[in-house]
Amino acid sequence: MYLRARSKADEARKVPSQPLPSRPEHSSLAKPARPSERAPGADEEIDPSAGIEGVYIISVAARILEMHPQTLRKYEKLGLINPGRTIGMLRLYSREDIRKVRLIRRLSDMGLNLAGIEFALSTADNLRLLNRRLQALVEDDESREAIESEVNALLRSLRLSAEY
Amino acid sequence: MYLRARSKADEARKVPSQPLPSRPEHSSLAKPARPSERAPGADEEIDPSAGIEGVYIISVAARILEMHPQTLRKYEKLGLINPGRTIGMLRLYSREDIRKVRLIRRLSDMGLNLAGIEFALSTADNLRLLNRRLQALVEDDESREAIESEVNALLRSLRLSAEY
DNA sequence: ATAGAGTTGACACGACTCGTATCAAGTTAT
DNA sequence: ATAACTTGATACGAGTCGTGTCAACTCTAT
Repeated sequence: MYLRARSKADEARKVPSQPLPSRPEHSSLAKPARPSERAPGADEEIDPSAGIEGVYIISVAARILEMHPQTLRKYEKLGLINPGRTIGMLRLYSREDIRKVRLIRRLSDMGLNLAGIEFALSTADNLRLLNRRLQALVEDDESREAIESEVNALLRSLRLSAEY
Repeated sequence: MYLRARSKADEARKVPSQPLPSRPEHSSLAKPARPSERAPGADEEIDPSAGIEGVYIISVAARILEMHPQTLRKYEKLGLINPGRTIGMLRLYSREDIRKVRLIRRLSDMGLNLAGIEFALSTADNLRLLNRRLQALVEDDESREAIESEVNALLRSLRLSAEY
């Protein structure tokens, strides 16, 4: 289990190693959001009605994603993901975090190294922003729909849409 | 001289190693476009009036770009660039080829591996295409200019514009 | 035609990247 | 208390990529 292998490069990368919240020595004991170790059938939709999204500790997230926990920690250290934390500094992965990791893995499978993945994620964000800006620019509703459609087509062609 | 060092990954890359035109054994002797070894002051504009663009053999291109010739050959093998050829199979680098290599190097300096660079180049192409499609969609001239401006801003923010 | 400079693709090496394994120390649940 | 987990740090192996070298070939100049 846990098979993969890829690449990256620093040098000109701005803030590659982000400061990563230091763990409080002898943490203030407390349980903020008990993850309660819920490991569903490896991956399913949950309570689509309410806004109650699942939140997982790293071992569960790693099992869902079939990835090594250490890999998830590295992704965070490099700023690719930013899961929440309990007061005890345990990482908490939301469904969106999980989705983002899936996108990262898809890009990794395409051969991109982590710098390239950072670039791609930024591209996706910027394209979504572009769409919003263009929507604000154009009056005609039909044109707006067409624009949205074009941008989405581009996102799809770059394999940056859907799951994420 | 010739300092650099970066990364890549195949696996899921489609046609990473393109067939690369096989050299004709004992080539049909001929001189199609004599490059004439013109090595200007390392880099300048030439004859902007006519469409006469400079064309360089690999040693000259490498000197202009301050890169190892072998690196240029690898870029071609991986499909990142596609310089012309003499009948004798010598590579001929146009000004546009040179510009493209400069963009590749800029992306490489950002830490992207070659798969990521391929992704980025494709992104740039697709964004230019998107702009053209959107231009065709919108009637209002003012909106069209605004759209072009937005797309160009995105290209710049991704460091995919200008020089290339 | 013949010599010499420059080209071709192929291969190998070293520096770097990145997923994984392991560790001591700290946290949490039973 | 104690067992099972987490934390970050470190190390290793496999892969990437720029560079160096090679024999064979092309081109220019004599």
